[in-house]
Amino acid sequence: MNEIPKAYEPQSVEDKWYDFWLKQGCFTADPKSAKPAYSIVIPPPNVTGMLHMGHVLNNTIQDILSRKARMDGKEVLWLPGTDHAGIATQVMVEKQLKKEEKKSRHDLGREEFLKRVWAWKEKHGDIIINQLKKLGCSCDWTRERFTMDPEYSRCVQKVFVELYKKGLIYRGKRMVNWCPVSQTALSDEEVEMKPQKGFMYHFRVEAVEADGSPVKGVSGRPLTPALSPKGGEGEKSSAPSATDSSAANAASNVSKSAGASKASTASGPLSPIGGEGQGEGADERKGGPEIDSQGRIWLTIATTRPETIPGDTAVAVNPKDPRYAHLIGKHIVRPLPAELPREQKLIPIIGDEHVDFEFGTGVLKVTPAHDKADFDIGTRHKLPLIEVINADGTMNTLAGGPLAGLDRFKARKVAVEILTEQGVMIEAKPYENNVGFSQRADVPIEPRLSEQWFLKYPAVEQSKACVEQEGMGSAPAPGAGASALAGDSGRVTSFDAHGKSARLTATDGASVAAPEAGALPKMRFHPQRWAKVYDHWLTNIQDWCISRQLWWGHRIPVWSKKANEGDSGFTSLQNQLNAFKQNGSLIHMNLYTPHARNEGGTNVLKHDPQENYFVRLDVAVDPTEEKIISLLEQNGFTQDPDVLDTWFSSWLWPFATMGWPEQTETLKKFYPTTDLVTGPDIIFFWVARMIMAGYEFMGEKQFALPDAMPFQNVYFTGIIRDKQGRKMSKTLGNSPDPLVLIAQYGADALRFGTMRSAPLGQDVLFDEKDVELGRNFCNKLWNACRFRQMVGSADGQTEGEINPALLTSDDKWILVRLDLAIREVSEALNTYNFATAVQTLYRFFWSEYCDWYVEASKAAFFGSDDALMANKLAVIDFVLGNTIRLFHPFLPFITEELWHGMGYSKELPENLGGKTIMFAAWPKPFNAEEKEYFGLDDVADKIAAAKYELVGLGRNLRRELKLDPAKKLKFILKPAGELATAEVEVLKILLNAEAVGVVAQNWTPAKGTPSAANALGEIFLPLEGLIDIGAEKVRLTKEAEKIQSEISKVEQKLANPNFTTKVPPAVLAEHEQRLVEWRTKLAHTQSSLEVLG
RNA sequence: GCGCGCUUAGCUCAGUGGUAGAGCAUUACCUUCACACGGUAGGGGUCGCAGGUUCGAAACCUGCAGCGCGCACCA
Repeated sequence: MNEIPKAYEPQSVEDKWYDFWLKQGCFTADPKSAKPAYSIVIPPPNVTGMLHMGHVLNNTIQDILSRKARMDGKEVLWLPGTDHAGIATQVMVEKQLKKEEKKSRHDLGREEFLKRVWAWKEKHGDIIINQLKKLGCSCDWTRERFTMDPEYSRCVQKVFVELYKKGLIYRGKRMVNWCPVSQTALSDEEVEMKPQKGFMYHFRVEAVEADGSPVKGVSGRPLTPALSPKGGEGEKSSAPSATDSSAANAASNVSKSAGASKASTASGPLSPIGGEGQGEGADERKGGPEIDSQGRIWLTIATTRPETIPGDTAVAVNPKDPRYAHLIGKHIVRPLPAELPREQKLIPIIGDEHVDFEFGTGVLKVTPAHDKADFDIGTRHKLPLIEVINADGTMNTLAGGPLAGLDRFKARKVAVEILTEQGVMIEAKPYENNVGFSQRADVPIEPRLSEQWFLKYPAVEQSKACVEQEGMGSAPAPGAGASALAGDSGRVTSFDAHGKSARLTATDGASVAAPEAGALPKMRFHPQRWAKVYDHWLTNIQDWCISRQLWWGHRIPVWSKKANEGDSGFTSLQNQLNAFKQNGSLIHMNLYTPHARNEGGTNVLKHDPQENYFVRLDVAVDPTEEKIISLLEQNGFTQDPDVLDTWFSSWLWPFATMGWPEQTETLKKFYPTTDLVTGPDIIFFWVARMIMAGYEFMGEKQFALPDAMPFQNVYFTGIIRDKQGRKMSKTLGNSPDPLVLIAQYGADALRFGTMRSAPLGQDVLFDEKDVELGRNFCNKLWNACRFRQMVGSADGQTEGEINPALLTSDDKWILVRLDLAIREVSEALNTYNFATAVQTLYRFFWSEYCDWYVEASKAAFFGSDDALMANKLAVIDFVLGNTIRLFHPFLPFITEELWHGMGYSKELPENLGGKTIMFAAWPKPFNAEEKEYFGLDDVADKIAAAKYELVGLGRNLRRELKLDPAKKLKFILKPAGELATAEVEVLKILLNAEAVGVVAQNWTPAKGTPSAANALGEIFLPLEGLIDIGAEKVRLTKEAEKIQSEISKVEQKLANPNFTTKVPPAVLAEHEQRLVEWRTKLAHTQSSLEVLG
């Protein structure tokens, strides 16, 4: 390492070492290795994705864990790959197609379109992979997987057929979350509830008998006034109301009854039905039937979606609601579509407990085809379904003339206009409610009845039980210290291959401590509070809608054919298929008869006119069974057009990437994986489902592995936000491009800065300043090594063994600090406290090693004692050698460069750091023997610490006396005890002094000489005649006051008998000691004051 | 509505009962021979509020407030 540049230049270093690591196969995991295994599977980024700060955080953590594990002597597999991101990828290619060729996917056809998607994937799919490489990720790229790989697809299909065979997958007509933009069903997890500003519309409907005649013998309160239609729009007033004379009459009655209501109020109000005897609240309660001047009864309905009125097939009231109960069984006249004859608009008033009579008017319009809750009501009451909204979100012809063809939101406005024209719209109150949005397309989803595939989740109970909940077991102290104390020599060049990591030991400990160890959880979440969220979701779990109306994805491996009554030709085919089954083919058949189907709690409709067939045979079969498929297709069977939810493939990720269903060497060695690192936002999407898949497909029955769990620890990262706390988003433009940052500051700087600001369990407020700090830090590290090269031999050879006899207090001090740093960093990593680890390293290296030790060492290097100098070099090499290794997981590139540049690799065996720092042993703290050998005791440590404190006091004097900092001054030191010459030399250097004169105890300074003192001694700044005695008096008086107040505080405590009798002895001793120290300081200050006169 | 988290220096955050901390920002000074991507010294806090426990509370308990997140949801 000759000719070292003054500043670290990451660009010239990073690619070089990454290529080296790749060529040397450093990332490749060997399942045959005798080393204990450590494994992580990457959360597969979308193949369409670009690296963002979230990836940086997540993958840096995984890389830190992987690199640390290698240094711990583990055989490490970090398995990378990407997922096919069904909707995102398809949408992206569709957009491109539209832009470049002005075609839709339908113009190309399914096969051709898929070719285009694959072509896109081949061209762009490795962008994010290459970005991860830039970040330094040590993934085993020889095992890179993609969820649409042929082998992976086989796993997905096999899993589908097996679950189908088990009866866990079924096809059903259900209300699903429909995205009108991507035109596919979505799972509940893909729907995001957002508050949305809109209106709560109140409109009035007439209650009638089943034959349409007015309801008799019912009273009501007078009509409240309705909104009047906008004037001057002649064409509108003629449109709906002209076709419905009763509505027109009602409209004309509004103004009359408004007047009438005044009159009736004067003579005594007409109470709502049942209003009496219900207490005051009942009268206050809104709603209740109203009566117009002609004696007709009206009900007011509240809705946010008036455009769905044409789809209403009932109105519901709570049977316990005294205002309305008596009207159950009557009908109402549905106001839309207005053009229908009155008799076709009669829908029943039904009673249903679901209706909350506190809410709205207590009258609920029921739209079974377009609302989940209404669908359930419809099922309970066998209501007909009227679908009025198309798949693309526009209204169909059943919605009525003015609405048909309009977008649902435009239709809402028009519906309001029509109701206003009719004179039945009472009010439109601004209203905010939560609306489900499609996560991908960011548009409101439309509840829609459609036939989809659903999965009843497997292994729910096991998955629930395996995750340790807060408070279930004590969190034992991590085993970092225990296992690490077994170190051998000062220069750590060997490792002991413990079978288990400290983390594992910790969890096992918890299991053993509690009774019935076998049944207890073995998986831990970090931070653990997420376990509760996980548990809550599993407790309220709903079946998973796994089908998507897309082309890009794993096509559902079900072939089916419908047949009419009498056409019973399935029997011989079923026999043929059964023969395949007997021979071991993965196939399962289901004969489905819609009109005779037992509903069994599911909402399958009978007598659906759209299902105009008698019987259907569904055959799920592994798509590699070509014979079976061609047999089916010859018989007129067609494959289901839908594909599977992308998560239905990624939930298999931990084992499908390792060669499942074969019992591969890789699975045996690396499954279950050790750690999973991911964001809490996909705890349901991915983490929970992987755990269930693990139990279902890796459990003992299916697969003879000791444990089915896919991972032992799950670390949840925070979410990266900008410095104002906003989520990173493309639209806000607040998401920096990590590659730009890498180019500008270096990958190590980006990693360091990100990790330093990422506390456990909290969101990360990212600021480019952090990366700058990372760069500065790398530069500091670089220059500290440069200093070592400049003061030492220039041939790149490291110095020899440390001679304990020559160690100064500074040497011992830094060795103790190093020991502490090793312990703290190891412990922090074992408990996933990455920010703490980074901060400890920062403190140790910058504030301790550079600020004090390196500065102090200059005394030796600028001195003339060759032996001392050589020993100091040995200490520096020892400390730097350990420091660089401690930094390696965080800063892989610069540490590798320095490892070789400093020559630390030279004496090591090739596989233990000789070739690369990646396999150098993780530093160990000193054991008792080593501490004794080096003489690392409290005394040496305290001498150095006192020395540095005294330096601080000396510098302080200089500043407070406003002396020219550039001027070299003479100090005088009166040591409290024996003090070696070398120590005085260090003081001289650190004080930037011309000289430090040592004087005897009986020496007295000239009057007014400023001084300071601590345990090491007293230091004077003799400046005859230069001192402003008045100012010095003020300074010392102020200081004395400050000290006095501290003394009072402690004295007060010690005077309290409650304190002295109850407090632990150690605390008492510490307080007494403190008091002595303060009193000594006070005495010194006072004597200085006296000297001033 | 239920659950979770947060509230400490201007900012971002450490701090699990015993002398209130770090980094950044800021102020003053310094290009002295590793580093100005640097050094030295400083200023800056009623630890959200109110009670309680304790000899002692930033920390533990209770309540409240504000902010954020998740789940559920009423038309």
